[in-house]
Amino acid sequence: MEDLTEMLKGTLEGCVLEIIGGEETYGYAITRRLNELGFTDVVEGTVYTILLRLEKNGLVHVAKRPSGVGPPRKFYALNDAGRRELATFWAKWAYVSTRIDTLREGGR
Amino acid sequence: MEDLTEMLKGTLEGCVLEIIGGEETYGYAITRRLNELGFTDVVEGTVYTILLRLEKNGLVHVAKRPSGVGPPRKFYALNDAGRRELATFWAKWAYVSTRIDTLREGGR
DNA sequence: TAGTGGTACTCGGTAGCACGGAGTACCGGA
DNA sequence: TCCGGTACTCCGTGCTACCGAGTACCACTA
Repeated sequence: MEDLTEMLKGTLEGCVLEIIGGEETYGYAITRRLNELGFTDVVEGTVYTILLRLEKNGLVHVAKRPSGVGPPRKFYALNDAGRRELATFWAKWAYVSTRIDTLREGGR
Repeated sequence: MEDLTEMLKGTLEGCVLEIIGGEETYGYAITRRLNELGFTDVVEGTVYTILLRLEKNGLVHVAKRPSGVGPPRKFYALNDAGRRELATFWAKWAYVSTRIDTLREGGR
């Protein structure tokens, strides 16, 4: 599936929040996870910009730890604000996706 | 539901395509339809920019007709390219929405 | 020991999209 | 004659994903 970038606007950040919410993890691993999930074209640069934004907006807790197989990793975990943001993301997603499915089925 | 604008990026255009695909219609009516559907904050300016883009990209056929209750209306209908675009939109939507639902359910 | 490849993060710039606001214009009714 | 509803246009803004180049750590190997 090619060129999903416009459709991912506004949802990719939520996906990253969800992944971080599941377990404390770092940028490179998040990128791999998204690629496995089917978002094959998401590259590291994109994920890092999202992570820096989350950090700037105070939604995550950050801890730098040595890796053993490369440069140190920055591990991200959700804080309370991040969990709230994740909840509103899923609420918005449910709202939007149900309306769009309604539209596809010709409903009103 | 407030501030869905980021999540609508890339999908709102598809919604407009779907509405036009259902029946020949015009900008003001499309806005009302979207508002009824639940996208209450979508305003006319947004819909008109999408319609001009569709026209510029050669996805629609346009016909101006007098209204009787106001200025003349520009009626939009999908052409073959528009129908193809609509089909790829739904394919992308199915792809993205299923992956995101998978993510929410903690799947891999 | 120099080189390669995988891991890991940073930064500056770009393009696309939804949105806001101001402006224009047509029409009917108070 | 003004007001409100209908209907479209245009210009600028902010947010987002993306791209590319750069830096740097580590293990393995020729």
